[in-house]
Amino acid sequence: MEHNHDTHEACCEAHTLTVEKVAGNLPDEEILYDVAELFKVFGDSTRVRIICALFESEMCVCGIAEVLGMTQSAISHQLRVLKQARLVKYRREGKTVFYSLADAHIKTIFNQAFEHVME
Amino acid sequence: MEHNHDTHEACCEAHTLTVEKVAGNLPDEEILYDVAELFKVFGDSTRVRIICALFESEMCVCGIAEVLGMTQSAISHQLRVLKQARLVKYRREGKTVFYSLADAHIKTIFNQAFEHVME
DNA sequence: TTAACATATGAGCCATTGTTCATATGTATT
DNA sequence: AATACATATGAACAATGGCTCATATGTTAA
Repeated sequence: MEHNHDTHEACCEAHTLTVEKVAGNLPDEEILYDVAELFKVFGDSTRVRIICALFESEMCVCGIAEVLGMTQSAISHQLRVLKQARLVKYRREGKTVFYSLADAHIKTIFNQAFEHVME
Repeated sequence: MEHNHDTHEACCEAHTLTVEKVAGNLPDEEILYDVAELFKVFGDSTRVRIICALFESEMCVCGIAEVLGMTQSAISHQLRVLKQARLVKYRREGKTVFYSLADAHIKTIFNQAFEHVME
């Protein structure tokens, strides 16, 4: 019987069955990548604060900026990221643009995250 | 009546009530930061793949490396990150170290993330 | 149309981060 | 003790990402 792994031999020899089973059951590469991308969007405290603000109420850009104590530009850049991830939606009312959350999963994900953090 | 915000005036004047209400209801700064840190850990496709592999079964470092087709060093570095976030635990068995998931919330969070990605 | 305001966006800067490479630590075997 | 193996870790490098600054776009009112 032959094994031709560059790196390690003995240990992997012993666990070949597990490795093959696990490798076979992994979700598609593309989906795993998208999931990581989604978490990457959540992985910034400014965006987390924006999302939590939007849990309370829809808000205009300058309103969010004021709540977070940041510039309009910084908020707008981050809203762009959230928009591209289809996590927020917006509606225009005159000069003002109101943003709100676009996905029900977000609440569940954040609730679990809060629970983990406060274990 | 006075308002002294550097940036914007008219819009915020109109939405002062909303802004104050939302600002008052935001979770503690520290918790929001920790939540972002948690998502930051999830926000890398290597770590996502490691976590998904561990959903299937506990595994040794070289086993994970083989499943993902990456070096032992890269995996070890990432397991360190997961360990520091208290997301994985490990047990030693001779020369081998087996890693497994340490938190029940992870599964829920990932399930929701998968649902969002595949909407 | 011109002015004022709300928002969006591009360029640039600095900080963070994932990987590689080399090496150290820890464990078992001889 | 010496060797072999599994894992951990530090330094360095390249790439990514968030913020600022300047400016563009879009909308309303005069």
